[in-house]
Amino acid sequence: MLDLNKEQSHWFSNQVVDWYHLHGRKTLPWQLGKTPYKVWVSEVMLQQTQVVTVIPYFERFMESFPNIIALANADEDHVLHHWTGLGYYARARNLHKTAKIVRDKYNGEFPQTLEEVIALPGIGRSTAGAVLSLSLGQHHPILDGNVKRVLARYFMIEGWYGVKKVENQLWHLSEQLTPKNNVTEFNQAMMDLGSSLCSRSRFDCQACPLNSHCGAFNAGKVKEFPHSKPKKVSPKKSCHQLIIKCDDKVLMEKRPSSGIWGGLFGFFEFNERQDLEAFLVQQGFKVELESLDPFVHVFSHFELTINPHVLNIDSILDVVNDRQLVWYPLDQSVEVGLAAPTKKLVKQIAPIG
DNA sequence: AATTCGGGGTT
DNA sequence: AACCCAGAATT
Repeated sequence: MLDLNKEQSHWFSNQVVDWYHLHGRKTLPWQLGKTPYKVWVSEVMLQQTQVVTVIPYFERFMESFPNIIALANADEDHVLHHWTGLGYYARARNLHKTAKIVRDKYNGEFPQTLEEVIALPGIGRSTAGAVLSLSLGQHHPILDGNVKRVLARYFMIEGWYGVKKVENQLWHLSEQLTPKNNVTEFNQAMMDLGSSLCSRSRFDCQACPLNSHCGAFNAGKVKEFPHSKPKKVSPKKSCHQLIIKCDDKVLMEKRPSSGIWGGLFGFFEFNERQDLEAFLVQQGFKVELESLDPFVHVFSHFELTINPHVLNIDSILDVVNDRQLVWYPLDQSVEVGLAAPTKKLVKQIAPIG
């Protein structure tokens, strides 16, 4: 493990904090009237998601759920509705779970020790440190993608940080560098640095307050750090989706909370077309399908080809199913969560206008 | 320790 | 088309 002396770490944190006062971000929506609730919601939305994408979601979310009690008392489907298109839907389910825990166990007050915060669903060490340091000034290190990149370059850390040993090294560095004073500014500045001057490809080392001691910069190897994830071919999968349509409504079911698109509403899904047809027969429908063009939906870890099939029926009938069903009107939004491809199909089927 | 969770933006 | 992004939970 790389141990730093006090002089080194003081210089580093002073440079970063000074830079923050000149160039750091101070007026993001979750930085105005800062509370643990706002910072927590923003941190969760920002997990694996960029700031510009999050901003409109955050503002809509705060409008509907202005405080943690309002969030705790909301329906899960209503929460997921606000997450539609944001991805990683487990984040929304965990957010809702945590709100209920805070309401019931902590009397509506967000807990203020690192251990208690980490124990909440959807909050790991970095998010817990961020919430407590950014909203309350507590002395905790963080380690998000931005901080990892800055540190990996500055110290020329070898290896991909998906590997535990590399991640532990980075945590150790972040612990040593995080100052006792001005921790809020320091942590915010590290993220701002990472997303601006020290971004993955558009870095600007000339403007960086750390360039004089940055290993990668001085070795002319900025582009090589951090080492990227070893790439592998993503597996291809396919499925068939059944869109039962009656007038201007389509039938959807709530998906199980575990697995892909957990808790969202979607069309009936089958691995094979045969399975879909067997379902129709079992339900007493004729197999008269209008098959739409297949399309590919890309995930981070596999590619899914979706084969959509429309079944037009005359009157709304009960379909045997264990799950919660909804007749979704094509011409208006319903307050449930939809996955991106589901939303796309709704738009495609809806009458133009 | 490795895998599983998405979708939008950038290059 | 490939890569990246304010990670955490699960196995």
